[in-house]
Amino acid sequence: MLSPKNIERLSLYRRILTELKQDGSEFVYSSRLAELSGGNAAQVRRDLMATGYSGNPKLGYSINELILSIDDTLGKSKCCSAILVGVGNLGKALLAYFKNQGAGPAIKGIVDCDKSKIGKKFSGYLCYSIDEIPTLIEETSSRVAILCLPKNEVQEVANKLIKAGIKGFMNFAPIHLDIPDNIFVDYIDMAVSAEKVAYFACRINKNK
Amino acid sequence: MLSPKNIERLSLYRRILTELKQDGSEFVYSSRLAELSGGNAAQVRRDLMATGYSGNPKLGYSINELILSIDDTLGKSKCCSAILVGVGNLGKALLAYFKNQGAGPAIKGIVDCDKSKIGKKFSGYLCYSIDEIPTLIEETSSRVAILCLPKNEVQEVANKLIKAGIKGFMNFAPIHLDIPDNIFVDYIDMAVSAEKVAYFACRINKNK
DNA sequence: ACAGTATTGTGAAATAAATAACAGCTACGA
DNA sequence: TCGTAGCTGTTATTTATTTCACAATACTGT
Repeated sequence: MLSPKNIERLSLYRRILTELKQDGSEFVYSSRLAELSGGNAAQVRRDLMATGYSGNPKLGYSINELILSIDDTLGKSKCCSAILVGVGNLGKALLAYFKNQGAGPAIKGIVDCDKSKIGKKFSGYLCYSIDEIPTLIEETSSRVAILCLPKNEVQEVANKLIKAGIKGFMNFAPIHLDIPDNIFVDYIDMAVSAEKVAYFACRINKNK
Repeated sequence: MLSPKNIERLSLYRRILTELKQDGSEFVYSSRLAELSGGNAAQVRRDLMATGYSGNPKLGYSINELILSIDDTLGKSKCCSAILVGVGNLGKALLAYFKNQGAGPAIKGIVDCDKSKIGKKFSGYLCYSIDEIPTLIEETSSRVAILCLPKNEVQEVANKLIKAGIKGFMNFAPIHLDIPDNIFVDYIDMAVSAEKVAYFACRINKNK
């Protein structure tokens, strides 16, 4: 029912709300949330509507209550653990990144194909082999996998992960995964992103 | 005229085409490109149309010529250099990532706020201070900046970068930048992305 | 040389997403 | 207590994007 974009924005709003709360605010207007999130006030109201929470026509939204309501909507993601596959440069950076990260799924285990890494610890996590995936996933009850493998290894590993119960991927490898369409994949393609930025940076774009 | 999404897909197609070429193929059909990119054949044809190149109704597209045509369309991004700001875990990982990366803007210099990093080398790049930004940008003729700073430092640094001539950002910091709208920003928010994946992974989504 | 066939290029239709517009509320000040 | 200003909730509109559908096309095999 909610689209990926709705979910993204709700997650974003919650982060902003949490900061506003820390700054001591109690209420916030949709227009302010729009400013802080880079969106439009009408869209903010629409997104928030989807959580079932109603604001006050004079005061705006209660920050506390709104956070709870978004929590409730996204809620199930909290109980959702992740494993990280591929402990190269990027994998290590992501481990550190998500370790200091409150929201979203927590990384519960790491895996690599490289035999030399198996049994070693990274950011406090013991690295397991590909063959141990089913055990690791069962023990951590993970449903999400973060893929930071070289592109020629990803498809095969993804297949194993799906067999072991993974339902969603963040895929940093620059390749499209051929998988059943009840599995969710978010492609994060930094080369493509960089090229896009360069393209628009290198035109004189008067407005927009 | 071309939207960010068009550009993304063109960049993606080019990568796929380059691989097909290495595998020895000479021609490719839109349907095959759609399969490999995770899209739809009509959309592929539409995107390719925008490059001005015409395929052959029986053979499909000449891989060589198509690559050249996409090169030409995205072309200006090649002559576009980038600087990376913030050499933390993520910054270092991205340095390594883009070093082995043919397409898109090449990283030409790095900058950090942390005094202890200035003057040190990372992946072969000497780290400069914030104050040296104008010089660095001029010397490298960079128009793109990759932002891997903590969120409380980003806005200020972004302002300085814009003053020094930067026209496009890849922003990994989880905050919306308040900047003129002739500056392009691509927000890469991994916490939000992770939460989105968790959300969809944790629902039994029959199809889609 | 020509019929057959599978693909391209592209207008039209469908779908999705963002924005605008405004009625209905609710706190607040007089 | 009542009028008012300014916000929310939500419908309507617009805009953007994707998909469909099919005529035009160019190679292949005979």
